[in-house]
Formats: sequence, structure tokens, C-alpha cells
Amino acid sequence: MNLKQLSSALGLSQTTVSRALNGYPEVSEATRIKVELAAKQHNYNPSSRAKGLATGKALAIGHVIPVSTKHEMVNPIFGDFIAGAGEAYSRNGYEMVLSIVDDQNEESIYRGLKSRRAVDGVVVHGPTLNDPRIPLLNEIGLPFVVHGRSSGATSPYAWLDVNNKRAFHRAANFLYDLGHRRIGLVNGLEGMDFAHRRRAGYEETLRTNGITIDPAIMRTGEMTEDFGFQSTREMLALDNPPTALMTASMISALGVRRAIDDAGLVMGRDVSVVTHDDALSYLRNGGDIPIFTATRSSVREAGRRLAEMLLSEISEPSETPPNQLLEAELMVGLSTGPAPKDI
Amino acid sequence: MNLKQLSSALGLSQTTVSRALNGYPEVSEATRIKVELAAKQHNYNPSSRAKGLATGKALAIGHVIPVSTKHEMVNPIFGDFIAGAGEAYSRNGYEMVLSIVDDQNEESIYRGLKSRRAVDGVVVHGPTLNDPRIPLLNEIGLPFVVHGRSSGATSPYAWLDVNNKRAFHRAANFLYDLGHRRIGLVNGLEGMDFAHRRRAGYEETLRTNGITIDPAIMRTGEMTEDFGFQSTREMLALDNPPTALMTASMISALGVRRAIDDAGLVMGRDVSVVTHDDALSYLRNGGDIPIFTATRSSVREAGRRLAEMLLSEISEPSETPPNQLLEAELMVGLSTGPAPKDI
DNA sequence: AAACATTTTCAAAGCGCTTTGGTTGTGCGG
DNA sequence: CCGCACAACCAAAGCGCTTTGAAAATGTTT
Repeated sequence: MNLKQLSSALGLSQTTVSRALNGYPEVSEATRIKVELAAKQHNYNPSSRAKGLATGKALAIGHVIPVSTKHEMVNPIFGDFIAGAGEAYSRNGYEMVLSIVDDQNEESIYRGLKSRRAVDGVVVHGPTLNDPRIPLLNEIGLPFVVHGRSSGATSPYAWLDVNNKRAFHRAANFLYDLGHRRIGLVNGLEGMDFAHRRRAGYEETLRTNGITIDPAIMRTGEMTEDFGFQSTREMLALDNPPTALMTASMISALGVRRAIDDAGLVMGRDVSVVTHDDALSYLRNGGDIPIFTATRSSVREAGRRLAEMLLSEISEPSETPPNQLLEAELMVGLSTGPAPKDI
Repeated sequence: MNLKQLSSALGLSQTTVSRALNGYPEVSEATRIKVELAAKQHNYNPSSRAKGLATGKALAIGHVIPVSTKHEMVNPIFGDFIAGAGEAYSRNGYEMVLSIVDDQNEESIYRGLKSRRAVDGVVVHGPTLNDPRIPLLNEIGLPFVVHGRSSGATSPYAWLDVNNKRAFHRAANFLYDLGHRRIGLVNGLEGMDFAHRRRAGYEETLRTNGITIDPAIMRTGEMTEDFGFQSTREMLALDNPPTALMTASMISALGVRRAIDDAGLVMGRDVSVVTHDDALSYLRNGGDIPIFTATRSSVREAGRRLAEMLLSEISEPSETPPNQLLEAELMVGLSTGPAPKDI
């Protein structure tokens, strides 16, 4: 069933039917009701292609998902983020189109999306320091919002981020207050902006408290369980092992925990752990009492908000790009305790 | 830049330019080269909306992702599956469109996709027993392939699945051969077809070997870390606790491990664990030596193959729906060992 | 009841492509 | 040098919608 058929079935013009369906005022209430009924009855929906052609809008948002070529790694937060964003899209009649692309040739993907007019805007995932996608998208004129920020960006851009620096600042302070003086860091990939900021929060706190930064207890890598495990195992084997560890995700935290167990130590007693927790649906941080003390911020909520930002930017672009900084909450769980006394 | 502009810039008709770009034979090699060059130079790409309208194909595949309303749960395998499928799509010039939908009203989403002609086909995720989506999609005539199967389906349908039954049969046998007679099951949600088949493989093996099925050591639930933890803790507290556990995913296996550690036991010595491993990119099962003994099957590879099945079904529908059954490989890791001797 | 304002409806153009059904141009056999 | 086959190109219709500009129907005012 298409517009033509529907309107001839109703004995009305396409114009009227179209207007009735799209809520224009120049249609009498009586016919509007008639039209809407008939549309429902015949299960009519306007073809999104035709509608897009006629209106010049794609009614779609692109998500370009870079997959690390080296590790074939898909960001685990991705599913939950998408779920949040998807809600916002469907509420607003938008579609979400995904492009999986190895991180080599992202540029051509963005250019393609633009020139094929496939989407009205895109969200940028996993920004790095000086992310090249920001100038690129500005150049080609495709509306976008970044999930995260990009230190070093020269032009303004829209973003939504967690206050990673403050989160790790607070976490480090929390450990300090518990008496820890030897605090290790199991960070995400250096080069990713969030990792950069978390390290900044960590280092600044240590420095403020007169603790020397020791690269021997700082690791950076892709946030897998195994990475958490290996890093921790190595650090615990040092002459002067850390009494506390900060880690960048629940997944690597699980590896951290495994290494602690393997070493015959007890998490929360011998070694304290604070992790960042993205509130992934399949990795709830325990029930009432969190397993891990964590800086928590729902990535799903972030997806929802970011999508709304982008949609509103598209419908009415603002003068200066908007941004939102979410604060993570520090949730105290079972993985932290006072620093063990030296005997 | 659109077709009209490009062709007038070239001094050719739209027809010729279109044909040159789409590889039709009635264009001289000389002009074809000229056209292709100009297209590249001006960064021309046909509008996907217009193309879709003209050809009647959407050049897009839909993925409808059900999100459990109860638990706000997004399937963790989703990211990797999508990554695999995405490769196949972009290789074939297709787009992937995602719909996030709470599992209540999936039906209207499928009907919408069809009537809006937004996609040429869909993939069905997470099939249940007697999944209603199969008759629905057959009724509305939207091509589809199911990732998994649906026991009880009355009409034929295209699918790609892992041989879950055999995988769990082999795993159970492996444990039996190690001397285990008390084998617990931490399964996925009953109602999901894969969980059903895994249980079937498990139960059949036990029965064959003369072991009574004991519901006290069988759990079913959403495959979170916490679920693995809670289930295991409860089972280990029984008078007659299991000496081995089979679990349905790496994530719940991590919870299982945590419970074992918490109980002061050693995995692989006191309690053996076999898990199913979807080869998720962020949850590699250790390095050279797997942490967990596992039945392994790459969900990313599944995505790739399934997408190709669907595309070929769309371009040339076969008489009887195709299917593929992938075998999981059993990888022996550190989590299994001989059953502990009763003292 | 005429004159005008306001609602309500409509025909047709246009969005950017593909494709049908030509027309023009070239090479070849007779 | 004519006629024909074939290669190379083109004009125009059509895909299913929105939207402009105009017409018809209705209501209001004198």
C-alpha cells in the first residue's frame, strides 16, 4: 500500500492524505481521523526512501564503529551505548545506521555517508587525542557529537563526556585516605582521550599528596580481562608491589581480581581495587553491595543523552556546539580497605 | 554534487553516466573511464535514498535488537556479532540498520520495517522456543535468517546456529571421563532456544552414563557475572555440592570462578569448570593456554556467515531455506581436572 | 444575497536516481 | 554507395513521497 493507493481508496488527493498524516493544520479534523484510521487499517507507512528524497533529510543517524585492526577488538561498552541511543532515535522517528570499519580508513566512510546523503548526522566513538575525525567532519559539514572529548582539538565541537579526570581524582584520593601510598594504574590504551584524562586525574592526585609517580606500576592497554590479569600479575611480582590498583573498566577489573586471587592475596584486604564502572547490563557490579569500589557512570544513559543532543543539533543548530559533562559517582564496595600495615 | 550536475559537467546524459558508473555494457570504455574519473574527482556518490526509490531495493539489512524490559539487558555477544555481519554488508554495498526495541512490541517494528520498505531483510536475534517472529516474518514476507534455531517452529526457515547440543554433550562427556559424577549446570535463560539445546546435551549425556538429573544443581538465568556467582555459591553450599560445573558463557564463568575462589576452593582442582566461549574480542580466554576449558565458537564468524547467507537469499531466493550448523571446538584449559577423591 | 475571508481540498512539480524505448553514428557486406 | 547491424548515446517516464500555488467549498459580514 502506498500513498496513491491509500488516497484513491479514500477518495482524497495525495496532498490531503499526506498532510493529514503529518499533522498539518489545513486538514479538517473529520478527514484527519478518517485518514488516520484508514492508514492504520491498511497498515500504511510512508516509504522512508521516498520520504527522505522528498524532504532532503535522511531521518537516520550514523554510528561509525571503529574496530581495531590489530586486535579485532570491539568496544564492550558499545552494546549498551547503542541501546541508550536507539531509544532516543526511535522516539523521534529516526533510524540508526551502523558502519563497522577498521580504524584505518574511517575517513572514506564519513565522506561516503555524507555524499550518499545516507545520514543526517553521526556520533563519533572512542575519540583519541587530537582526533582527526573532528576537523574532518567539520570540513565536510556533517553534524556530529563526540562521545568523549579530544584533547588538543583546535576547533569547537559538540561532545558528551564523563568527568574522567575528576572521577580518577576522587578514586585516588579515596585510596589515599585509606592509607594507600603505593597505588597502581591499569589504564586503557594511551592515545584514547579518556585514558589520558584518567591518568591526569590519577597523577595529579598523587603529586598533590607528595607521592612520586612510578611508571613501574602504571600500565596501558586494551581493556580486556587478560590485560588486567597480566598487568596485575607483573605488578604484584615487583619488589615493591602496589597496595592498591585503579583500573579503567569492570572487565579489566575482573582480570585484576583474578591475578590477586592467583597470588594468594585477598582483594580488599591485601590489595585494594577501584575500577571505573560503565554500568554495563551484563556486568552489574554486584547486588546491594558492589563487588568493586567504583566510579560509576551509566554508558547507556550517556547514549540516550548524546543522541538527544545530536537530534536537537540537527533540527536547530546552535551557535556554539553544546556539550555535557557527566559526573561519575563513587560507590564504595568490598574491594577496598585500609592499606595493610607493614610488619 | 548529484547525477545531473555530474553529467552536465561531463557533457553527457544522466543515462550514460549512470550506466557507466553501474557497469552496464552499452557504454564505451573511453567514456566509462572519463566518467569514473570525474566521479572520483568530484567525490560523487549516488544518493542512497534516490537509488533505493528507483530500484525498489533498500540496500539495507535490519537488525532488531530486543532488550529485555525486565533487566534492561543487552546481549553481550551483540557487538562482536554485528562486527562480523557488518564486514559482509559493507563488502556488498549494504547498510546495516539497527532497531533497539523492548521485547514487548517487536512485532510492530518488523511490520514497520516492511511497510516503510526500510530494509531488504532482517536477522533475528536470540530465538526462543516456538519463536513467534518466525511465522510473523513469513506472513509479512520479509526475508530473514535466524541466528540460532527455534525448537517447535512449524514452518521451515533459514538459520545459522552452533551445535549447542553436541557442544554440551562433549563437554559433559569430557567431565565424566575425568571422573566427575556430580556435574552442575549454570545455563542461560530457559526459553531461549540455545539454553534448551544445551540442557538437552547435558541431560542426555548424564542419562547415558547413568547419572540422575538433579535440579538442585541446575540453574537458569540471564548470563551475567553475578548470576554465575550467585548460582555457584548456592550450589557449593549444598550438602552434596557439584565437583564440576558447566556454564553458558565466559561472563557467567567469571562469576562462577569468583564464587569458587570465595569459597576457598581452587578451580580446576576442587571444582572443574567448562564454559561455552563465544570468542568475544574483549574476553579472550587467556593466551596460549585457555583459562577455562571451553566449547568455543566465534560469534563474529557467525555474524559474517549469517550476513552472507541473508544477502544471497535476497539476491536469489532458494527453494528451501538454507541453514548452517557450526561445530564448537573443545579447548582444554586450566579450569578442569580429575574429580577430587572422596576421603 | 452579494462580497469577501477563511477552510479545505487538489493538481502538478520536484527530490535524484534507474530504466525503457528510442535516436544517432559507425563499420561492413553487397 | 546503399542498406543493415551494432555500438554509443539520449530524452523522458517512473519510483513514492512532500510541498507549492491554485481552486473549490464553506462561513461571515454587510
